[in-house]
Amino acid sequence: MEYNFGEIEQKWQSYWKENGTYKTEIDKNKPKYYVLDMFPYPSGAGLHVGHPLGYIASDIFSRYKRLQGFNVLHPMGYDAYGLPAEQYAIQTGQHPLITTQKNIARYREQLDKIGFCYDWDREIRTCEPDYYHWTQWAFIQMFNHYFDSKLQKAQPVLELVKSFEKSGTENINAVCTEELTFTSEEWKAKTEKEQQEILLNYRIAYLADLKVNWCPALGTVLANDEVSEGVSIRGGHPVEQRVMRQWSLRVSAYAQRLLDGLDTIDWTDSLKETQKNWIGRSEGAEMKFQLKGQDVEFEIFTTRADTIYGVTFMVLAPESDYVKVCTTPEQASEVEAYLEQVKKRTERERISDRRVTGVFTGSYAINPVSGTEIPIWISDYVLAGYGTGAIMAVPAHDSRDYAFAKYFNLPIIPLIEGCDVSEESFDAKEGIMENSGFLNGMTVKEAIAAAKKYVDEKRIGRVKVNYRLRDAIFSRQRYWGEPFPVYYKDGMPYMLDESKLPLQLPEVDKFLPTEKGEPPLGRAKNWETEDHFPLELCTMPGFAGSSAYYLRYMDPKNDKALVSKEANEYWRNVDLYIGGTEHATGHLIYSRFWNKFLFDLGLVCEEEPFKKLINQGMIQGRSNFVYRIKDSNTFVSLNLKDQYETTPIHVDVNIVSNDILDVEKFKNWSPDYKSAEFILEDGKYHCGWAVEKMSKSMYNVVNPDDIVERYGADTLRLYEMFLGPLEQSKPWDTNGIDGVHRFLKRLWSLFYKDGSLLVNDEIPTADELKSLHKTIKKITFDIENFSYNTSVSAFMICVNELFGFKCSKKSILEPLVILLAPFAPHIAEELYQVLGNGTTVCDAQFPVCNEAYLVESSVKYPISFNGKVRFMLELPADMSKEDVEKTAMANEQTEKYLEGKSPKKVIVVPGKIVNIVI
RNA sequence: GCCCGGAUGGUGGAAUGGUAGACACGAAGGACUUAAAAUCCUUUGGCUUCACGGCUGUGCGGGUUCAAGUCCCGCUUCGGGUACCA
Repeated sequence: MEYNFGEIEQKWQSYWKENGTYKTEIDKNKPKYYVLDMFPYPSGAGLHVGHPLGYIASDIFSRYKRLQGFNVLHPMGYDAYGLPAEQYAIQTGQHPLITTQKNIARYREQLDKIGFCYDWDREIRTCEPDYYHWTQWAFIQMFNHYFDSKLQKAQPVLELVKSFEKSGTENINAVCTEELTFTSEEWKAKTEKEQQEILLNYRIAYLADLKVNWCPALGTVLANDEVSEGVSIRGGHPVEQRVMRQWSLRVSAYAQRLLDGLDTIDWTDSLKETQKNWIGRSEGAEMKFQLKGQDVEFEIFTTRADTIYGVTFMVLAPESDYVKVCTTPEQASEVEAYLEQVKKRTERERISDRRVTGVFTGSYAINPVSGTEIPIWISDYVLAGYGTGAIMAVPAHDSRDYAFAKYFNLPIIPLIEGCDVSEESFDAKEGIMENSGFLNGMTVKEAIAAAKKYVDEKRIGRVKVNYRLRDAIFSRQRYWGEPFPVYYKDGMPYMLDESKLPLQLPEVDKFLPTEKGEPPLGRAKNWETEDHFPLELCTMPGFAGSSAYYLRYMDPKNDKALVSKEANEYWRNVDLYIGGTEHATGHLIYSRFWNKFLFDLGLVCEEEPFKKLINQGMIQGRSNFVYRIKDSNTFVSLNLKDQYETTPIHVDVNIVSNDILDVEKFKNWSPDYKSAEFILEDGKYHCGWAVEKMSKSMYNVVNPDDIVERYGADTLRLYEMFLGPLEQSKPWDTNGIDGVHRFLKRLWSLFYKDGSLLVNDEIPTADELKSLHKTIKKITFDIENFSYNTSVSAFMICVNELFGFKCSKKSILEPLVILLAPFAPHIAEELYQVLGNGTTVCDAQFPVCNEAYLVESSVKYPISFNGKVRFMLELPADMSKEDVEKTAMANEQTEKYLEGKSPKKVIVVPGKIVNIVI
């Protein structure tokens, strides 16, 4: 019997489906293990060979855990809302739901062919009402809670209202957008509308006027992590700053907890570092500066309070509220012009063009420590959104201030002994202070502490911690997203009653904004409550649906709650999460925030959603080139191309094999090449190659379906793992795949030869047992360490050895097949059955290494001289150190290498090596 | 600029401080075959030698060590993240 992978794979995929092999239920008699893949956005292009990499890795781990007796939850679903389907809808009129369903069907078909052990009964799609019901529900909870900075957790807004009624803003610790002060009487005197407006200032989901990233091409706002270098990550469209009334989530309130939580989870250091930087905690001081001649104070934030004596000017962000106060009539027109100029610049221009710009307001401030007068400037290098939107400039010790001072000819006062600030600022926090009054003689470190203490004691400011992390803008002016469970009464937002959920996405005639410029939902008929209050027109962003999906998999059909207490307490959180690095500052921050919020409400039992996280590397493309001789239709082979003037042209990698072009296929590839001529080397056309991104335009996309068709899913799975370390990026090159395919065929040949079954019940030899148990040990270690490339090698070594032994013994082959089952489940099932088992290999027990079989009776010692290995000496494994040394020294070859000299030292590492130092 | 990763044969890669290049691809040679495919066997870092062998070799320059691809210091270079965050 031949290894007919096509037949075998179909057989077992049907078996798994019919027998519900991967159906998972709560089983309190077994320990749980939750393995999760980052669910995909189903794009129209389908899967290429890079996508399943992480899925295969997690599938191997899931199957391994199951074989070890764990009850494994391994679900899959779709991040179904997204811009591409909507852009397509705008162009073609096709409803995004249709596109999405079609793409999902295609994805599913492709995924099924690879033989994953997903429990598809738990599938979720973020665009389905049963699912987004709970996205809307969570939003309502966020609206109804505020963050208490003292308790460091979410609390009901009702409690806050009680507190306002009792004692106004006194004694409250609510994190807010803007500090407010009022008494209980003042609160009670306010209208309903005024009270609601005030409460928005505290809610975790709140509506506020914000400076947002507006993307005109997409017609929507974007979150910070959806913008990079001034353009949208999806589509690369320019983004500009705009003030708009938008829903936001007070993620920033959780900054400290998001930071602290990183210490409790098993993620890579680089990913933790990225999140730390994104959260951007900085300790400093907020200080008050008096405006000269007016009874106005304003606050700045600095981490270098020690440099207060070197402040030679102040800078306000163009958007700062202080701009109006500070601008004198004489400067008014100049300031006006500057603000206009700043407004016109897009974010991209601002980032790419680092020219120093700014304008003097005409006013001066008083240094609260030294009492000197300093000019107040406006410049867009100060950001409105960070700190207080105003800074004290210390040009001697801050490079940005330095550039500004040089440009506008402002004074620069050095504060550290011996520092040279004639060419550049001295930013390092080291040295001894000078020109700094009471701080003179201190080290910078001491001075920072002393200055903070001084600021605190003299009440000219306070010690303050700032975070770079901003609140997440949650409104999108788009159609294809979750509708907000929000209606408006008297211009104020109110939540729908939970019984009205899910609020379903309505139909619209076109997926474009209305004539009035409202979002597409403005086109929906009867988009209002039963009492005719208008509903919110924006929809939620992409990250809404992905922020709690891992919880829903635990209990996907529950119509009473996001997840039942029972399911949550059993499955708890994700033990292993595998996905790409691109989600480091988006999804992985938002879902941690979302989970912490639900944790505060007592709805989930674990504070961190993802215990261990692994980032699989990117699979890059490997492109092939042909070389066309200029102004001709003749193509010259790689090594002859330098004799001509040529243009390299991308050629479809699927018509190239081992860099040799299939000339006939090439001619049929495009009508232009029908009459192409070739200059060959030894009868072949050799192509050039390069590692590039895998993309259609490079003609280097490899489709997993094609690989499965040609080699089978097991070969694909093994080869993806064999390519290299999981976390490393590496190019896909189909050429090497024959190696793993041969391995499977060779494994098969241990079972069958010329159609007859070879398997027997003979007693295994010591060598065979050693080969098997060595492999068990290696595979177990490698799986635990996600070193799957070396596992595949270990399997190859084992099968090569058994092949050498002509071993077809059941007692060796059966454990081997179980060992291989996580990697190549189809062939493992088939061979497991061939061995006489009536159940699925998934329910077998993972073999355990017996060290007794690995004990060696002798060791081959490399004998080295000055570190250079000269010959080998086989000695008994239990020989003492002294005897090894004696034997080595007595060897006749040793004499030769000693060259008559006597050794200075002899190092013997038992079981390893002998080194003789001459 | 700052913060992370990398750099090993023609290629993908392996190596708890202890024989560098496991395992594979490719290539070369051979067996089987009318032939091809498939399969099997041998060789394969470079230089050198008829051969035994010798020299050299993990991006570059130093260092620690009996012993360094691996640890330390200083560079070069490629990739990723982030960027006026005061």
